Amino acid sequence: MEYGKKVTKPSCSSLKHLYQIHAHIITSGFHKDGFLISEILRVCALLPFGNLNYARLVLFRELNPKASSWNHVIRAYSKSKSPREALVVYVEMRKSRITPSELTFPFLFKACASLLAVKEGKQIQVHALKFGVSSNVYVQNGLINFYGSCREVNDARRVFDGMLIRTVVSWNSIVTACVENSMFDDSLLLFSDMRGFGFEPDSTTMVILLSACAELGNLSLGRWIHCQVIEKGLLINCQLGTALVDMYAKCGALYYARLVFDRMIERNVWTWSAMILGFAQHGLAQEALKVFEGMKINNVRPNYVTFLGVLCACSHARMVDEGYRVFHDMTHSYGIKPMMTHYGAMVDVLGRSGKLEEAYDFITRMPIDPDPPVWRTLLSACSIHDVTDSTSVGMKVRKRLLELEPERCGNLVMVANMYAEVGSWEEAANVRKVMKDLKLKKMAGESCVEVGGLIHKFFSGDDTRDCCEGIYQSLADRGY
DNA sequence: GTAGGGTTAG
Repeated sequence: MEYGKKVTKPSCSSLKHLYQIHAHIITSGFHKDGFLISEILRVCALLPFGNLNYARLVLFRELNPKASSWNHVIRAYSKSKSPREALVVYVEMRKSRITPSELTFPFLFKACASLLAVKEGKQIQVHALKFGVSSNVYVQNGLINFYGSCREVNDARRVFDGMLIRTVVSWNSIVTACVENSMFDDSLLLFSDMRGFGFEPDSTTMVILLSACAELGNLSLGRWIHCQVIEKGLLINCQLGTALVDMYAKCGALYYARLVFDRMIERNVWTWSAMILGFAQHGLAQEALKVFEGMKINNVRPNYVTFLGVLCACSHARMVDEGYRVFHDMTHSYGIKPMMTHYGAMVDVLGRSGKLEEAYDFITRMPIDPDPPVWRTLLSACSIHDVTDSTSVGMKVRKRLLELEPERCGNLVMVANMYAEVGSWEEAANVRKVMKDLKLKKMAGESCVEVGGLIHKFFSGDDTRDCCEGIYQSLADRGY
């Protein structure tokens, strides 16, 4: 069972009771009571032990279901694994000439957000207008979330700016839209506007902003938000605690991540995973593995993210056998089907340990087609361990990558380097010329780090900054 | 005489 979350296990008897009650309603002639049917549908569609298919069947067999009956089923589909069904049910609802209510639209927008269905969402926005609920605050919040998820921040902003009544949720939604679309400055401006308008940020606001700090590596801001949390006396619940652990870990402040982690009363699978990944990504493999053990002792079931962290720890610690064992356990003991990223992580485990042939074999035996990042993981291992000659793993990988993405600039650079390494200067120059003719230019990789309130941006290959010498010296002192 | 809605986690 997930830590800190009350989970009602699917129980046959509960569902059986529900069927019995439904049968009773029918036999005693109460099935014409729209409210009763709507309640049956609510329980059946939305509660953990329910049966959405059954709810849908009941709904479609009803002669004249109330709008609330439709809403319950649409809502359940909008958060299910098949959100498209929410739209299908809505179409049926319209065919039955039932007028949607202000409660129908937030669920439809949620479905469109998960589907990234911009066109459909916009059509539904027109419906909301037609049915006179477009100024409802829930409908508008739903619209902001929909546009934000579909990367249409300007539209999200337009909805937000046009709102006459806003709630904290409206502010949180627009801040989320900015953060998710990497508009961090705007998100901070909105945060300050929010308080200017007299809205108290809640723990969700803080979670959103902390995720922005984590992404930016902005430790000062993250700390300041932590102070705000304490100052406001906000309860550090599971989500907020996890966001703090994640922020500190991503900003490299593992000590503070651990401190927050240890003080949390409730931890769920995300909390443990954030801590494991934090240690793993910063090379503290043993710490990461210890936390993983702790997680198991506390009976928290690992999920796919947890295993990414554990595999990452194994690759940093060059623990090949442990890596294989973890990969095997993930599927066979925990029933988690490996995703592309897990295969990539396993390739990294093998590659970093210099087992290039084995990694190559592993990729060729994958049950799904390896994507370019998986090949690139092996390539980066090759750049450390491989000796380039015409039969090397590195050479095979490069050829494969070029077949997969012939127009990717990075691959062309790579091929040019490959020719250069084996001394085929003419061919190397040819590839460079092709790139020049096609006006292809490789974007430099960039990263940023915050020190003393200032954000420093670094571009790959740019050694011209004043501080470079000091950084290289500091790395050399640490044996890199 | 009848209830339900949103945001967050690699």
